[in-house]
Amino acid sequence: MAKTDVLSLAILGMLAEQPLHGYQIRKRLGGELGPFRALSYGSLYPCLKRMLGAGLIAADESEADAVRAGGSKRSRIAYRLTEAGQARLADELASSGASSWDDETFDVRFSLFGKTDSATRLRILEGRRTRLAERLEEVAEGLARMRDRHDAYTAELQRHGLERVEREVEWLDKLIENERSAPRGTDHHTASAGDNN
Amino acid sequence: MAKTDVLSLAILGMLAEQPLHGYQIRKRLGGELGPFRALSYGSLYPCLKRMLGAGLIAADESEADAVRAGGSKRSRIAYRLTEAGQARLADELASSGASSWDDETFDVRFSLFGKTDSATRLRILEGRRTRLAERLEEVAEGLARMRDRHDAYTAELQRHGLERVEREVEWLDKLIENERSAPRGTDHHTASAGDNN
DNA sequence: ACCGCGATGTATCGCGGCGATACAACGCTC
DNA sequence: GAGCGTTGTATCGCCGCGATACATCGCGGT
Repeated sequence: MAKTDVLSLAILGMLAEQPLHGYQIRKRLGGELGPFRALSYGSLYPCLKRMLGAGLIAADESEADAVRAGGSKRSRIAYRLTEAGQARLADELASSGASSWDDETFDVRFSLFGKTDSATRLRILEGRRTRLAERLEEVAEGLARMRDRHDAYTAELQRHGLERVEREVEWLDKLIENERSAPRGTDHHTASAGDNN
Repeated sequence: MAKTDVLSLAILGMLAEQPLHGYQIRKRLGGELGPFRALSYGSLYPCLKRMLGAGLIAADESEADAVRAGGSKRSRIAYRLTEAGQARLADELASSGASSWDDETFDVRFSLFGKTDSATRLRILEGRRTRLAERLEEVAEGLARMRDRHDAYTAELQRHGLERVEREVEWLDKLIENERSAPRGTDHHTASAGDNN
């Protein structure tokens, strides 16, 4: 069973809206997921190649002008989901295993909540919450154990890290609450009015 | 001019206190920097090898029992700083360039503030603050621009990311204030009472 | 007395992400 | 019409990571 990595998932979700060029994929991912999760070409193109090989996406070559004398042709490649790709995306969106709330995965998964049904959303949010709560205890314990045979700055770093995770848990609590009280279904058509860049 | 990567820097700082085995280095780094910045063997040993090659550290082979019949000898390798390593560490600790407040570097750099003089600490904290403030504007701008031709969940993710960065800035402000009002010098001898594990 | 199991300890392999870099053509302004 | 920023595709080397293998030590259980 071929596993879908985070990067592929993000691309899958992105291409579900509309076909895009590699360049556009990169730019959008940089914009939507914030300055976090910037995507380098060194990851993008190999990943697209992998996905092509797996048959998840297809490449529509366009703008292929006649080959000039010894010249090249300004090739632009629009990638779109194949049916296999749509199926894989649907599969992935319906899943709510432990991998859904890993540090690296969660953000991307969350950004696709618009295409995810309410029950799955809730499971993922709760899983993430539990994971962070565990981490919370670990850090708190470690912080208590290091009490004062240690550098003040190191301790402060720990304390701050702890606070960060606490905020994260609060955020999740808010989201969970919200999800419970208003479990609206997957809303399609939320995105992509005619914006091109 | 050989550049010192973050990992090497962390190890340099760690070995400045006392010689350690690879295993111990990993465990400590996992504990001190929190569950963040966990260090895998796949990074550690190659890095140690690089540092050995660069002459920054030396390996003290110990517990080398007589080779039993066809047996191996339970080798344990204690790494310690060479003079070149100490010099490099001092160099690095005195520097306060832009690389000091990068995302990947800052935490490690901060954890070594106990060995850094007050002026340098302040420069780094301010540099970091500026960097985050820039990011703050970028995200805020991006968030405003995506106003409501976009998925609600994606927007929420952005909003939360923004909040996280804001908290980070507040934290830095607090630290800067503190540093300005009480610029105590580098305090040595803060760490390492007889704790062994 | 022995067994097993978890902690200590060193080491490598393949995968994949990243920064840098190269190349090319487009469109805009001065 | 020269320059320059943007769009666009692609690769290379470095290195971090998870998994894995191996070996020994020390402890508690039966």
